[in-house]
Amino acid sequence: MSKDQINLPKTAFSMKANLPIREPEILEFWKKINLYKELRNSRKGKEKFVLHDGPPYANGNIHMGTALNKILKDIIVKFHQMDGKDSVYVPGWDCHGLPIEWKIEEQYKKNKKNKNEVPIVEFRKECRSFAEKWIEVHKDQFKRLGVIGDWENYYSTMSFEAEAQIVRELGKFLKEGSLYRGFKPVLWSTVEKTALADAEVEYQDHKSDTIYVCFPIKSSNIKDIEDSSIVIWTTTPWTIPANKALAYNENLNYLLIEINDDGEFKNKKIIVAESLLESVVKDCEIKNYKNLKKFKGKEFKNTFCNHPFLNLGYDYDIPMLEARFVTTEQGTGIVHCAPSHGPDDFNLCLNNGIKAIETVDGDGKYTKDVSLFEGIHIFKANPIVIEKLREQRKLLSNGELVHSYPHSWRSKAPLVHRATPQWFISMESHKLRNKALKAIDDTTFYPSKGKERLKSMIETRPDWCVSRQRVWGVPLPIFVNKKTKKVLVDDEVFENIAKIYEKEGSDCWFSDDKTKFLGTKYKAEDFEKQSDIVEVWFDSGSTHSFVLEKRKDLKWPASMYLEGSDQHRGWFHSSLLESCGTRGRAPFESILSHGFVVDGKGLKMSKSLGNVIAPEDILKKYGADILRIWVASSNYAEDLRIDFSILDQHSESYRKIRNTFRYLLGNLNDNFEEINLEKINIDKLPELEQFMLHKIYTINKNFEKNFKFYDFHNLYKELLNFCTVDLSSFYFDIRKDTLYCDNKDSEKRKSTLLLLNVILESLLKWFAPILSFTTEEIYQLIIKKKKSIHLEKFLKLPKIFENKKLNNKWSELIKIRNICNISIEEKRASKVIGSSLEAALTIHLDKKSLEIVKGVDLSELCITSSVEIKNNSKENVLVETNKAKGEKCPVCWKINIKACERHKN
RNA sequence: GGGCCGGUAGCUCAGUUGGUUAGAGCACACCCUUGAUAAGGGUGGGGUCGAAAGUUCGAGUCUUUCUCGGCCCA
Repeated sequence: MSKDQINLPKTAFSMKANLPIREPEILEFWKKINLYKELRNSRKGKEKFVLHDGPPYANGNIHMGTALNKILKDIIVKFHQMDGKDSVYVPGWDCHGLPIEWKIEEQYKKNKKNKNEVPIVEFRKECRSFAEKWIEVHKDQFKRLGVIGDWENYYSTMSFEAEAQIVRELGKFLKEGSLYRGFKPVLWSTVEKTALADAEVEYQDHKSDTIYVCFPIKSSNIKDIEDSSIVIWTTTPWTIPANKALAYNENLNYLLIEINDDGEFKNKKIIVAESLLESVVKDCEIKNYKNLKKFKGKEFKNTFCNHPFLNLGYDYDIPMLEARFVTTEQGTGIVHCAPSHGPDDFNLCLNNGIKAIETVDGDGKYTKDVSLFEGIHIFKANPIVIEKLREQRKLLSNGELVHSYPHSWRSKAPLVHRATPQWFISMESHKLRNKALKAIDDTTFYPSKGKERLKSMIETRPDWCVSRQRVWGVPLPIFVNKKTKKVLVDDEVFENIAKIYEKEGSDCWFSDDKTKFLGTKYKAEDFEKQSDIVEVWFDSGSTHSFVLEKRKDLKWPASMYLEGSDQHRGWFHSSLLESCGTRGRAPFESILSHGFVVDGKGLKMSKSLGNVIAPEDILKKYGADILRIWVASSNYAEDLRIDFSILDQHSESYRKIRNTFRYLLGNLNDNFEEINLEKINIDKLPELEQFMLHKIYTINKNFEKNFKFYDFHNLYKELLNFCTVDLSSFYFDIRKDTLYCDNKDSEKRKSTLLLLNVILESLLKWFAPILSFTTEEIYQLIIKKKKSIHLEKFLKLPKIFENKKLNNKWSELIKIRNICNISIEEKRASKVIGSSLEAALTIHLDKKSLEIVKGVDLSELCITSSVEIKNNSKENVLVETNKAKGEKCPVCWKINIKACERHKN
């Protein structure tokens, strides 16, 4: 009988979310209504927010890092959209480059096909279709995460427009003169026959041959050392034939010693750094020796040595050069320099007029410029070098050393430094470094520490090597005059090439005649066409030019670039340099960088540790909204931990949020009514409702502040706390009585419903950018028009909601309520009462508290059957709990001596 | 090996210019409720703030060293 008299909640919104099933249905809905197009239409002409997508590499399934990145981007894009802006998101892919080339080569190897027999154009077509395949896979995986963007009109670095624009961009550097041809040692893989990008290098332990070598002194200002030898130590014996100099540090002390051991080196005089003498003596097993002289490094000035292979035809002077990079960590304190095989060596020699030459070819074999060794592979040369040194009595000692050494990330083969002709963009010639540093200052970084990180890299980086000796990429649009060796710089030619690429792509560079590109202005036979391609960082560094600038729906510069913190050296870096070089400023207004996904213990995910979690696993088990909560609640400024126990906790929070919505919907019977907030007659509302409006206002203010600083983990936390603390355990608990047991025409009940409507709308909109699927599910339930929650705008809450005085009062009341709860709990523990409605409270209050409590129904606040207030000046609040006496009203379950006032019948 | 960043309850996070007994939510334990019910409410336990030393009347907060982890570089 009593059930008919009360208004129990009723809703179609199920308690169980079933996200893995329901989310794909919502994706279908978004597709059906063409949500992305609707989003654009809804904000036509509004201020644009453009988050320019850093292109992931179109290769392999997405991992947690990619998922984090895309979700974070999507959350931000949605926030700005709901903030009223035209928040455009165009996803893109990075397509050229070694990893894809390598995949195709692997396939060739499997099928016993020889790459060299396949025409380049055909090979490139296979690379292209490989990338196309993965773009489609990625697309579906990203969409499944709830990421909304222009998936139909994505950009890619291999599109014809992109390839054309990359040519134009390079043309700008060529024209300016900052792109130059250099001859430099670069890290080279003799297996892949290519120079490697920084990102393609990994360090692994490697066993090297070590040698102590004597360089006889030819002439010196220090007369005492003229009949002695400089000793060097190296882990790359094969570079000895390329030696051109020796380096010392002028601040070190050096010793001249005489070996007294019997044997071939008896009475030989050698020179090493003082602080390294002990280790040299030990390594070379020198038992007896005599110190002859000690002197400062700076005295080495103008000393020349002979090459250890002097008698084998290496008849040239080896100067001793001062260098800061010489340290006493290892070796002898004097460093052997082969300008073709080390960046330090190269720079030092260059500054002293010694040029690098091509000593080793692409396969790793010595060239004709290295006598005695021509045609020998450098990885087979060590024993020969060692043998010849021994023959020449220049080998003091040799051994082996396991140390960290650069390897190719693909083939795992050890790399070498090899001087090759390369194309560089100068950091200095046109003040690129200065421009970039200035641009960093003009950029906002989230978190702010990113600024210093990028800055310190730009400050110290060398010139940018933009050429690669590969085929899957944009060909360098460079012609060199055969006679003058000058680079052809002509806008007409660049534009001609670009136009051709726009029509048919860049494959033709490798197949078609030079005339096609040069036009009629030049004689094709006068020029040599370069066969290098542009390194991929230049591709992706140019996306701003062929995406942001070219598309009418976007803007340049972008509002934001958002990537993992490793991209300070990657995309942030290359985009900054490219744009500063061509346009004088950064292509972004702000940079947001996030940390890396690590496991629950903070360790990085790796197959060997077995702690890898794939996004797919999470989607199957929890759903995208749980993953999105994980993103929103984690502090992206640091590394982000994830494991199944962490996700379990977030899905508990999700249930709390879901049930908060369910309570709202249930009591509204799924009949949401949009309230005109400006027209609420606040004074007519009960104080509790006024207090809740104040709460909503405050939460919203913090929400706006947190959004402004992209501080999502605090934003989410406050929303979650609002659901649990303010709503579930406070407001909802108290108002159940009114909602269930009041008459439908009761003013108090109507006020409560008004609040429920306001709360529902607020929560829906606050959560929409994060819980994209769940908020849509609710929105579809309560809004009959077939529109999406994501087309909505955030609420503007009227200032009159704010009531600090009332807030102070109710904060005090909540304190009293908490004290009452402790008292009630005591009686519950001793089994005097069960539910709080069985309690009758007597609350003793001092004068100040009495004032606060005036006019407030404390039994309603504490959800008890009665409260008696007594004046007690000793303690400010003292609560006594007794079992309530009387009859339990069958409707509202309150216990009263008299009949229930509300439910007399 | 070098540079940068970080380590606060089991988990996710707060913690203002150094100032009482370091907070919140979740999780956990116990209890209540059975009209939000594979829900809801109440109470409670839990931290030498990565370690050590130093500066200070006073350090989670400042300094140094160490340690663990991450990114970048060699």
